[in-house]
Amino acid sequence: MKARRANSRDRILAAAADVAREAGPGSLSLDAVANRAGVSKGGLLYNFPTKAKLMQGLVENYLNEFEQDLEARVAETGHENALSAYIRLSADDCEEPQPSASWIFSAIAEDPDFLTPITAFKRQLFERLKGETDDLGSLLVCFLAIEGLRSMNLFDSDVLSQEERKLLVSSLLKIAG
Amino acid sequence: MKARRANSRDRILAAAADVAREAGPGSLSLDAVANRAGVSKGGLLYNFPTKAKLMQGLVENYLNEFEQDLEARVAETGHENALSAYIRLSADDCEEPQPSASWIFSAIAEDPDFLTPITAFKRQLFERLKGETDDLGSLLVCFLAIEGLRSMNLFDSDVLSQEERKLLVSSLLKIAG
DNA sequence: TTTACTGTACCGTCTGGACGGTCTTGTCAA
DNA sequence: TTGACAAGACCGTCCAGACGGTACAGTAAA
Repeated sequence: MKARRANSRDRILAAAADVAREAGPGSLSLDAVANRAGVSKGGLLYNFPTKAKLMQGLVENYLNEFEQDLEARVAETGHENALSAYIRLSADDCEEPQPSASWIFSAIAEDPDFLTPITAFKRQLFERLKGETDDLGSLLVCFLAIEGLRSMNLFDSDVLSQEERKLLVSSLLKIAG
Repeated sequence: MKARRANSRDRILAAAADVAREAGPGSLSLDAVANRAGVSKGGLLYNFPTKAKLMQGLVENYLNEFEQDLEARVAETGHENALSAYIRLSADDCEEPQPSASWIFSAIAEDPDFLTPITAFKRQLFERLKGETDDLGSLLVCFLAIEGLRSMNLFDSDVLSQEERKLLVSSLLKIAG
């Protein structure tokens, strides 16, 4: 049926993220992903000729979604500055129970260079925020604190309680102005 | 009682960190570590019976060194608060050219639970800092920003320039008081 | 003798990837 | 409307190699 074949690609990407989250980043094998996606290994290799291409797909997908989410936030709170939108978006992301991006570790293990586009994206975001403020020090503090929050979420480390996270976010929003 | 040749254990640990940094966290195999340490595979397995034990050794070693460094900082700038010492220590750590801890990714791939002691350590550190201030909001901002700085260093992502890092640190020290 | 290794040989498992085959869909001339 | 046929999407099997780990005999210092 057409329904099954509709978009294997997206299902595979989602399956890969699921496997990495549930079985651990070290268990992200092509077989596991194919099984999870309800696709044969051949079908998986058809969509992503190598494991590296699959990782690349995950990175690109991640960055695209992030950009869309951020743009949506900025649009919906138009009068605010982009930094506040970024803070709120990150806070909401980190409120979700699942880390959702632990496939990044698999990608790094495959090849550390997969981080390059992510780094570039962050630099770009930082430059953009820089253009919106004249207080670089405060921006740096906020930007890095958000980075810290995201990294804790990525590592799934519950160092902070929910109240502490809320206090952090409100403090950051105050600094961001 | 220690080895006839100076401390194989430490050499193995250092070799593992080197391999992870230079060949990538995905290439951290027992053979590679043994070669790098100038030790046979048998010798490696003698010191660390399984790969998991090796990872555990890396984590423990890392945490011990971190604690020692932090204590030294606190002692040497006794009148300051511990948060400032932590900020300065982290700033210096991140000034070094090499990420130095990318073996963490290998450990996560092996088993995500290796993060547990690190998380616990950080929580402990956070609690300690909490006891030294009455402004929890500012502490959270500083603590998380440092976390962000450390994560960027870990990911070897050069999002910030050196001047930006310096400005960040001075801003944090101002907030920390 | 004991401790702390070295060195070699080996095993079972898993992995990414290549391959050839199969089913489905779209196109288009008759 | 039909039949032929090409292209696309996917399946199942197989394999070389790498990996973690074991076993064991040997060795050199304390």
